[in-house]
Amino acid sequence: MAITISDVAKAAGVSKSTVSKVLNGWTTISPETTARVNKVIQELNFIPNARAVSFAKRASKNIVFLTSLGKEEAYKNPHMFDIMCGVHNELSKYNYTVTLVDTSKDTHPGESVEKIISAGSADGIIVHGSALNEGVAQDIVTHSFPHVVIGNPGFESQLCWIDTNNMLGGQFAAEHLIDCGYSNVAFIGGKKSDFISSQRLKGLRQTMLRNGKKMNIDNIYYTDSTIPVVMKATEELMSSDHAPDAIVCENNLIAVGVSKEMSRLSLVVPDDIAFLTFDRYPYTGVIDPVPTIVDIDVYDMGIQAGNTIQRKLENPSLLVQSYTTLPILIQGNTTRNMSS
Amino acid sequence: MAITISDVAKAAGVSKSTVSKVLNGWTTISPETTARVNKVIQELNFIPNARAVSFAKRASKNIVFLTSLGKEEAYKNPHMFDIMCGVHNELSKYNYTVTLVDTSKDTHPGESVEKIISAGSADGIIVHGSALNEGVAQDIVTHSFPHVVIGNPGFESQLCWIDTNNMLGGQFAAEHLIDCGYSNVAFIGGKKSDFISSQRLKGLRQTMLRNGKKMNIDNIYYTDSTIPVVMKATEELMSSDHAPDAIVCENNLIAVGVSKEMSRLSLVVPDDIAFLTFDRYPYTGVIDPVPTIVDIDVYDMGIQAGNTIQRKLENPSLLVQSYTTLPILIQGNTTRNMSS
DNA sequence: CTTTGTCAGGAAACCGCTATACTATAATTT
DNA sequence: AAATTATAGTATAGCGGTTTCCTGACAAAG
Repeated sequence: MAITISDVAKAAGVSKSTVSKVLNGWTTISPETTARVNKVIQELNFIPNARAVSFAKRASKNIVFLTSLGKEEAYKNPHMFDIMCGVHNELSKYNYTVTLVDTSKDTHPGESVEKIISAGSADGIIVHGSALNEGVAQDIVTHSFPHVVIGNPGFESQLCWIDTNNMLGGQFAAEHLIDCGYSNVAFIGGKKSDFISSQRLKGLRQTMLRNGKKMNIDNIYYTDSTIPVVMKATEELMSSDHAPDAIVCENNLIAVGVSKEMSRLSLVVPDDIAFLTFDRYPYTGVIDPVPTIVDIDVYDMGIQAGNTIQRKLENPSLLVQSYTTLPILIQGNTTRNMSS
Repeated sequence: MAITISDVAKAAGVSKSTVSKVLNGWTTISPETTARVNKVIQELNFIPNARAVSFAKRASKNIVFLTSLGKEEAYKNPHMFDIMCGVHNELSKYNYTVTLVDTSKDTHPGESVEKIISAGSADGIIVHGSALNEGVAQDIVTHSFPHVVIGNPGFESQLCWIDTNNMLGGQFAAEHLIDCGYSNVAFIGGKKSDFISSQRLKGLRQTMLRNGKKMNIDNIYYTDSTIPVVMKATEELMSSDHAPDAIVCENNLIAVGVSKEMSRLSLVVPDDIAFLTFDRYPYTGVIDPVPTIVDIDVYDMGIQAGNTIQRKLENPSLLVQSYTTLPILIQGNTTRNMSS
């Protein structure tokens, strides 16, 4: 049925070995023979059987992207898809294939990282932070399986991860606001316990303090990230005697609420009050005016993750270390523009 | 190194064949032997080498999800990820693995559907409409490769596709508005040439007409889907002598613009004016008031696609046909609520 | 003129599992 | 009791490449 390496060998008058060597770029085959074999390959339109190749080479040339893939995941985790695109685009450059896996106990009881590793269905794994737990970490570490975790695991482990430096993000926010002449900065966050949130606040506070602009403890708010609640909180904040001249929103949804409240209170942004937000979700473009944001290039994080694992695979003795990437401040119209 | 089927056979005192048969649920092995072999499998924690299995079985148990995966794809195509989740979740139930592929000429020059098929790296393919072109269609048809396209291809082909019935969506919109007592309905769409857009309008117009409420041709607008432009158009529309009492927005971004203009004009929704929109993008929740929408369950479309291809694979003689799924009207606060 | 070395290519084992064909024993049937 | 038919399991030939080891031809060196 399908054409095989033997057909090519026969047609080119050489052995299977020779064809294989040509296919794999061996240098022990003369240019003439190589050309002849390649010509036959072209003519017969031969494409090696991928299953046979990965079997013989004992490598799948495949990377698993482990994540949660529930219904409306795009709404719950707006960054996931962009990360995935980055991972895929980087890995496909090196001829790796990427397959999706969801090991959440409820939806996919049979799956486990252990199984993926033992079955040899992948050469490495990229784990989205939302899919990481002690079990997964355990499996990866005990098999010392090539991996990259996207997002700081948050617990002690020998895992290799990459994440954005959220504290630095907080610092960038503070520096920008100071540069723009704001001095009384408030912070509205979602959950206090959230690691990302606390890091952002930490960077913000430290930097403000270092610049002699200590944040008022009453200007640090935590709310549900729902629009009405945020609006209420914003109103409270603005009518207090310690009303800020700038608000740092820990996430986009909070920024939407703040933005709405500003127009409800008829406050002029960025003159009466400024605000900025972290992250860029699909609906950020809907906020009016366009907000200044401390953005995370999540696509690039995907690229980095892909690249890291590829390097590790190419050179197994390579010691890969966890690291953080830099957030980027993108000037919008909700903080004064210093260049103008 | 890794433990193989021979190790299991030896430990259980049977032949490799027997182990293989136990593994594959043959009924020709006695319950006792089966139990003994399974016990050994447990004890040795044996997991069959996936590469060897797919090689021997001449099947990859893998489905390719073909799509575009550029940077910020999540913004350009908010539905993609949910579709993918549906596809994955359905297929993994049947032990298929799904791998991502992007064959766009610019980013992945080497890839082609032809290659995927000939290399046998997948047993079937699910093509997202945005990744479909004549070349892809050609490859699939000439190899009569198991496939499902998500979205009507729009050109003549023997492809099997599934899509939402957008005309029916238009009909649902019309029926809802009529039920709610609106009679002068306007439509704001993005590109006139867009197939989806035109189908929605068609369903809307026909249904209005059938109910004796012919739409005014001047109330059919096409704009760029950017907020300021939509706001301008809305203002124009509302100040004309044929001002509507309800506006149907062809997409979410247009709804955002319409919504903003309504509050700018201090019009009370849904009493002075109603509007509804098609689709539900991640930022739909940000629109205030919560809009009535004609939704497409894209996750379910993914499920359907996965299920369809699985059935085809399980029973190759099965003749699968293209079909459409039903949109769902979800009542929001931008049209009068008939139940209250 | 032998010895050694290099280069191009071939033979064959092997990767780990599946599946067909076959055998040996037990259970029916005639 | 002999013949037929199930039943339970085994032997083995692949699946389609890769890779190690080997051979033969020719060139360079001694």
